[in-house]
Amino acid sequence: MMAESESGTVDLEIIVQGTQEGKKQELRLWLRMLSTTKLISQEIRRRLRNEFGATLPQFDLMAQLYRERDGLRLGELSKRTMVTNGNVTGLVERLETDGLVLRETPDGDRRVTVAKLSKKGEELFAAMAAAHEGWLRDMMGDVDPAIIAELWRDIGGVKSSVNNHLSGAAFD
Amino acid sequence: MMAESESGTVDLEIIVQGTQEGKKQELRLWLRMLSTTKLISQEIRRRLRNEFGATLPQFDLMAQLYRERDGLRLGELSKRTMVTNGNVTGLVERLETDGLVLRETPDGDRRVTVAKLSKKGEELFAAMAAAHEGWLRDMMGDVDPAIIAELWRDIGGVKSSVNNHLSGAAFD
DNA sequence: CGTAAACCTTTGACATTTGAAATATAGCTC
DNA sequence: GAGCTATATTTCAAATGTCAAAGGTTTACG
Repeated sequence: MMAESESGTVDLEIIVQGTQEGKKQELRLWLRMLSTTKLISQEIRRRLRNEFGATLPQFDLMAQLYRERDGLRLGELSKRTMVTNGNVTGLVERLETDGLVLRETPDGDRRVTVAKLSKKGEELFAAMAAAHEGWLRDMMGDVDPAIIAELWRDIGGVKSSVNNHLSGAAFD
Repeated sequence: MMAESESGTVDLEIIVQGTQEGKKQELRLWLRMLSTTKLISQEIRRRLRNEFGATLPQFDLMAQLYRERDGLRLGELSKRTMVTNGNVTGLVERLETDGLVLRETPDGDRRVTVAKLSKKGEELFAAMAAAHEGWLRDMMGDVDPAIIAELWRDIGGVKSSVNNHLSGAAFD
């Protein structure tokens, strides 16, 4: 065990704990990922609310629609936001009430509902997105860019591993 | 049967990014952290429900109480689980109804409510915790232990940075 | 002592979330 | 076309989540 790391330097604390409770490394990492993600989410939620009167799920949903100006079917929205179908229904409903999103049913298939941003929705999202990006740069301001890139790669590895070990049906 | 109502396991970032060089590293990292965390959370939630009939928030709350056998005040529980006070009230209420948690008010300060695990709660949590740890080891099974340790450290750095740039107030 | 400030929890309104069942439509097969 | 199956969305109940305001309880101070 204890494979060689490319960076070569391993923290003493890690080695010590590795001998006694190395099997809890994954749990420890998970707890830290979870708390960090919660922390950032809450900060973003707070700022979205204070500065734009929007919620985080609404922002996430609008982000997808902003990238697909022709709109998206609700099922597709559900997959991209990792939110259940039933949830998407309600989110789009409220966004439509606020005049940010439009719904329409294409002629070809009447089962389908396509959601797209309204003019007002596009304008609001553009402003939110710019601010959002700035908040993240600010929050991660103390982290070395090289570390950020490294984290991005390595978390990608974690994600792949998880995808390969799902109990439910896995894609891709 | 097998009603299909899942949100499906589809990638969220491939859609959202376009290999910007340099400028949006933080945003890119954030999106990957978020989608990975969501993925793992959903898997854990699914297994907790299938194998133990419990929810993830309940598991999180019980985890805190398991570490403090004398119990915790609701406000302290709120901080540790990163959940609002009002939410903790309801969670503890439901857990008490299920006989997993006990509530009591200390003599010294009648403003306070202390929650602690019941015998039944301790036993259930012990079983869940063991399984939970195994799930994580399994899900991260393809990741080099050195990378796991490295991620733990570097995400700690991200967390510190975020904590230093909060608009409101929060701690580690 | 009395009152204001601080503290802890609960409550209430509302949004989000899940999981399952219900609707509705489309496509296929015979 | 009748019947079956697959697809797409909605609906429903219950739980979780936020935030703000309201309730009690201490504590501090004049």
